[in-house]
Amino acid sequence: MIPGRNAILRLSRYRNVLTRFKALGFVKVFSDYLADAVGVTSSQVRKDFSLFGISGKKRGGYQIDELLEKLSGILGKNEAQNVVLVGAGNLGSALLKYRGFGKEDIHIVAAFDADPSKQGRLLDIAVHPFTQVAAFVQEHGIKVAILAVPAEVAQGVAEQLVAAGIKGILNFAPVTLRIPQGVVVNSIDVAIELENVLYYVHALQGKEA
Amino acid sequence: MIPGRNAILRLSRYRNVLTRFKALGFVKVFSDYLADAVGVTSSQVRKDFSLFGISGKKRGGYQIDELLEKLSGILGKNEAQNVVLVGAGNLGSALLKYRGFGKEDIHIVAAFDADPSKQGRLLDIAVHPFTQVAAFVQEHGIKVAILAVPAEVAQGVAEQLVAAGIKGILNFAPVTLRIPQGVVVNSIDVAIELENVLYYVHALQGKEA
DNA sequence: TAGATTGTTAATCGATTAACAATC
DNA sequence: TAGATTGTTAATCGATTAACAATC
Repeated sequence: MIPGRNAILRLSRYRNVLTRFKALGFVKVFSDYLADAVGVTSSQVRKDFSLFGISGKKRGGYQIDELLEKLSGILGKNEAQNVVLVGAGNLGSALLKYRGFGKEDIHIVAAFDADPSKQGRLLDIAVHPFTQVAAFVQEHGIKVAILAVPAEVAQGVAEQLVAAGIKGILNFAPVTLRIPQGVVVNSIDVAIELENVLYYVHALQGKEA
Repeated sequence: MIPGRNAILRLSRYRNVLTRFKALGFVKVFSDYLADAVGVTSSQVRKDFSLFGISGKKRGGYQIDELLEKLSGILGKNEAQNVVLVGAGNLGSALLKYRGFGKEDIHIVAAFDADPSKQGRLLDIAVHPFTQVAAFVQEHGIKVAILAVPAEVAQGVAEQLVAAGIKGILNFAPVTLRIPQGVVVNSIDVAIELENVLYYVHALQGKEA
């Protein structure tokens, strides 16, 4: 009964949507309404909730406040979560400037880059020499890193991070990282996602036009 | 027998890995070896290939050149593919500078932003006022857009793009776009992916430590 | 009460994996 | 030939959906 990755991703989406509902002044939701906002079925919503022991009222739906609290408990958003960024190139520095993380109580506390010209300070966050990453990670007990380095060095850098104690990596390099069991890797490959959109556009085009 | 999204994503990964193999001087691969490099099973590789009518030699594996050609044919990489970028903020401008697309023969031919301070020229690419996007898309027959605007305006902008003739969107805004059938949307939500890594790191931590 | 919505079970669906006959 | 690898079928697995009894 271990919930799959997609189930967890949906919980995050529910949470996002619910904060927006709350801001709009809503107090309760029905599975049906929430499902609509996230683009899934109401069965799916109820199933997901029941999987995590979240329950509502048979006739009255779910209290948004209560729901948010439970979801945040599950997703671990009640304590601040610190991560480091490795690679402060184009993508890396864009991620440093991205304000969407703070909303989730996730903070990039430091960045690292091998290139001296990238080092210094970007916004509020220091960009250190890459050689210091292991020491920093150990000293601050950081468990998660965002990896935004060139593809050719990604595997090597990832191995160093794991050796330093990193347990989770959000990887933007377009390679499959070979990483020991027990370390979590999520990869985002922008080029492949775009390629995928193009594929389906062409495929549908051919079919319907 | 319509192959799913994940199957197509895997084709792209095979293709990426194969170009690297080729650069290394390899001429043929076995399903086993390719599987390893991409992190799937060899059954999966053979299944994917057979699904798209790609075949090898019973004892001699697959010719890399032939394979690459077939994959490129399927993924539509034999003609240049032009896309526009909407939203030239942090993430948007990082994407403009990203060189990973060119490798796949995908080109961002123009960018658009409502903020005059973002307009002008970034690298080789012009950043136009957002109001011009519809005309541009129509004139150049652009079918795919990368959407990197703030969450609050994403839905509205997406609707305008669809009205202008866009058939595919790679969406970076952290919202579920409600879009008419026949338009392809892939969403990349960086915060949710990071949240997901944190979730599993905490979950495994609790279990094993 | 009648009506609506949850929570859960069972059915369906699709995707992945295993296995093995064909064959190079 | 013997051995190895493909291509495909069947088995498995997991995730999604449908349906409906419980109940507010």
